[in-house]
Amino acid sequence: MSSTIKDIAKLSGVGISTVSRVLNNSGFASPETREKVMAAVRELNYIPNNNARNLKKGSSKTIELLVKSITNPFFQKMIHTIEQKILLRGYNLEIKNVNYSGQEMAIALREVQDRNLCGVILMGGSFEYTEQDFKNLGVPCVLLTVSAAPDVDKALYSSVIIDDEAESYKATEYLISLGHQRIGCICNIYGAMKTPNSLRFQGYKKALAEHGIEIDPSLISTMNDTRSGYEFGFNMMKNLLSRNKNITAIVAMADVIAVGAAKAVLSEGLRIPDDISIIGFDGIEAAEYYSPALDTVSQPAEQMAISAIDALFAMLQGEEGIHTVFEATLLKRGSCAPPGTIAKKERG
Amino acid sequence: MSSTIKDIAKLSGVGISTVSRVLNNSGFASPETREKVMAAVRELNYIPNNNARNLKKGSSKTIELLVKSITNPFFQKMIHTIEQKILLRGYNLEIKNVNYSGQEMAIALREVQDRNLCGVILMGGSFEYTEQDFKNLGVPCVLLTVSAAPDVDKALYSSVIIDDEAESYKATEYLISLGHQRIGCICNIYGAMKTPNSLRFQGYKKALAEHGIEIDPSLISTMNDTRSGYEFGFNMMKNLLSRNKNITAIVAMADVIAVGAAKAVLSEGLRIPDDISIIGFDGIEAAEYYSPALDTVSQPAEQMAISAIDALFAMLQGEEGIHTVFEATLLKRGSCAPPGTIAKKERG
DNA sequence: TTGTAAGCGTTATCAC
DNA sequence: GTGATAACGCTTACAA
Repeated sequence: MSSTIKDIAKLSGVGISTVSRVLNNSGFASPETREKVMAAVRELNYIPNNNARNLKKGSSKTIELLVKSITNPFFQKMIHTIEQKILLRGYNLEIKNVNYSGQEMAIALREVQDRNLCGVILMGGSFEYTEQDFKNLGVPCVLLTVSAAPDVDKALYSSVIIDDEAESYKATEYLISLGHQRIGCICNIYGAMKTPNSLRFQGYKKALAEHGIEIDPSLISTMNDTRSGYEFGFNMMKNLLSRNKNITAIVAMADVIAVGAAKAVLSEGLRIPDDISIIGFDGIEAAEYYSPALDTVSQPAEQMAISAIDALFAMLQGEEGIHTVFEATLLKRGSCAPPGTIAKKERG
Repeated sequence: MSSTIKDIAKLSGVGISTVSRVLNNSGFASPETREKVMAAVRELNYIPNNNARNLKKGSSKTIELLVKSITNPFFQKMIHTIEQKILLRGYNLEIKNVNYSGQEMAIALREVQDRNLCGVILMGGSFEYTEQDFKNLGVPCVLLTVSAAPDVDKALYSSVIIDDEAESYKATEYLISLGHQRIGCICNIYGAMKTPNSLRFQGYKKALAEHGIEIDPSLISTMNDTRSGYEFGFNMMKNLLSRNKNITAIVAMADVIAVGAAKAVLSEGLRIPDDISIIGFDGIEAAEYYSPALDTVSQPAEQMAISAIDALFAMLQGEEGIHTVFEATLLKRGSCAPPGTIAKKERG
């Protein structure tokens, strides 16, 4: 079907290895030979076979991005930047989706060995990767939005995260500072697994505790599920509202949850922020363009993506893992206000 | 690094080809041999090298999904189904993003030759693929949400689409039936390129013309750009509103545009549908959970994805291309109403 | 039923 | 400067 290096060697009247040298700019070749070869390449529309190349070289110039649920709009914001930066460096990017229930490390390992990947980026997942995971992998690995278990040697991997617990603490504290006491929380956590959301949940509880507000389980809507989404937020909020008539604010552990929750609030005839304040997490467009625009703890997606790529290429050049913790930004767009005040002002 | 077929042959004390046969379930092998081999495989944690396998076989069991802009939320709805169905059949899915400005067919061709793909799915793009494109490709190709140029032999490719022009006609007609006359349109079209959006634009114009409504260029906001999105919708709508005080309805050629436009409308202090009716296209969650929920022409994403996979595997078995046109559903959620009526009722 | 050996398209190590 | 030639890890006749 497609032409091989032999075909173009024959056509250009040179040896097979000369062609290879020209194509890879390795070794020497006279300008004339070079031109003859390139002419043949153009004529036959030759495309090198990467399977053969990778097999021979034992490593490809391909990086794979494993996304733990590609439907997460926040991840999308980073995909574009990641792709751009990788292509810019002459590498190739493949994207692989991993279901919420998928074993990302097992898949990563298989893919690396399968295809001689030269590096891997894991986006999403948990904070539970082990030292053995990275050793098995054998190629540079960058964790994006998550990190490894605390006892893992930091040299073995890179990570780019925000301090989920601290940021969530800040968000909750913001609501407290506005005067809220009955602050609800919608969060999806999976058993005892340490995930960004479970950390955010810790931050929420910590903020309440340190401000002397008792934690009311009836204000907390967690679900033993790693799945997030609009529908999840909507259902959880409906549930919360039916159980608590006096809830005044909600912290949603993701913007998609916040949007779903906002819809639930509005569909009950309540107003945002007049009756209920809402703050989300991540910083996705759907929350920005929502009406009202939703407050959020915005992660610096582009910078995080760039850091991840920088870390990956540093490791590719033999350096040790780099670990970056970014600061998120509390975006106040008007979906949070002191409890009751506006409502009373307008109504009364 | 990782173990090879030789290692496991040695360890299990059998020949190299026996191992291969066991692994591929081809040819015969005695149960004892089989067990010995499998034991060695487990012990060494052997993973076959796909580069070598593909190189040898000349074809992989990998299907690549090329997504023309993976940030489009509508495409996401289909990715999950596509992935599931492909894995179910024992094939592997790779996802590759193509920028708005990228040459998807050129990329597809390179990837196919590069990696011995056994099939390709193109999601998004234009209606301008040529017969030569499919011949060059040499493997089954399914177009999803787009199709090829009209003169291309239908046997060479499969396609799964909706009738964009007719559906857009219906949406526009719906607004007309509600009594609207000043119906605006937000659409991104790229030169003379035939895309889903340009077809929808045709449907809009046709509906107006056939109902005796003159087309007012000042109500149309097109942009010579293939990029879509929330921001695009927002800016175009702002622009439209500043130019037209008497516009009563808008048809947006995508839900992301509709959401952005809705935000623009609301941010001007206007109400939906009281002052402006809005209808979008596609059927994404962000429009469903918007407040108010936005009417839309909903594409049957899951069915379309399933059809695409079915078509692909039919072609893989030597059948000719299959072409399916789905019907979209006009979802009335309340963002469209007769012009002025509600507003007047409430205000007066 | 099993092993030997050729070759898939490349790259890399040599002599020339 | 250039061209044979031996791998890379695997599959698959073909031989045993």
